[in-house]
Amino acid sequence: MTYAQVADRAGLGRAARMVSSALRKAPPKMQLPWQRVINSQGKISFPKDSAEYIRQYELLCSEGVVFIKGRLNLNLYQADAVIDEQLWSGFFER
DNA sequence: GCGATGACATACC
DNA sequence: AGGTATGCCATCG
Repeated sequence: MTYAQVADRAGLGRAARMVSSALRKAPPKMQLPWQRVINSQGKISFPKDSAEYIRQYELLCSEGVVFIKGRLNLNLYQADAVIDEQLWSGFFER
């Protein structure tokens, strides 16, 4: 999900930034699937050169998420995505 | 109290 | 497509 979607689902309205803020201070004990939250552009919200970026990228890849030029297909992977032939065909084209 | 700062989003150009 | 501008709002110093 995107930060905005999580914020909305959590009843935070448009406070997408609060989601990232929360993830940052969340105790590791919570075992949150933080890597599954990305920005609305379908890109990882960390500087491309940061260690955190690599970390999240690796985690998602290990979960079967495919990145095309540093970006993933939101329509394909969002929590409520409906996987149909239309989406997949579009995915394979690019 | 107040301005600066984000793991953001959207609108324009 | 990619860069800039603006809105956003809890945290921080």
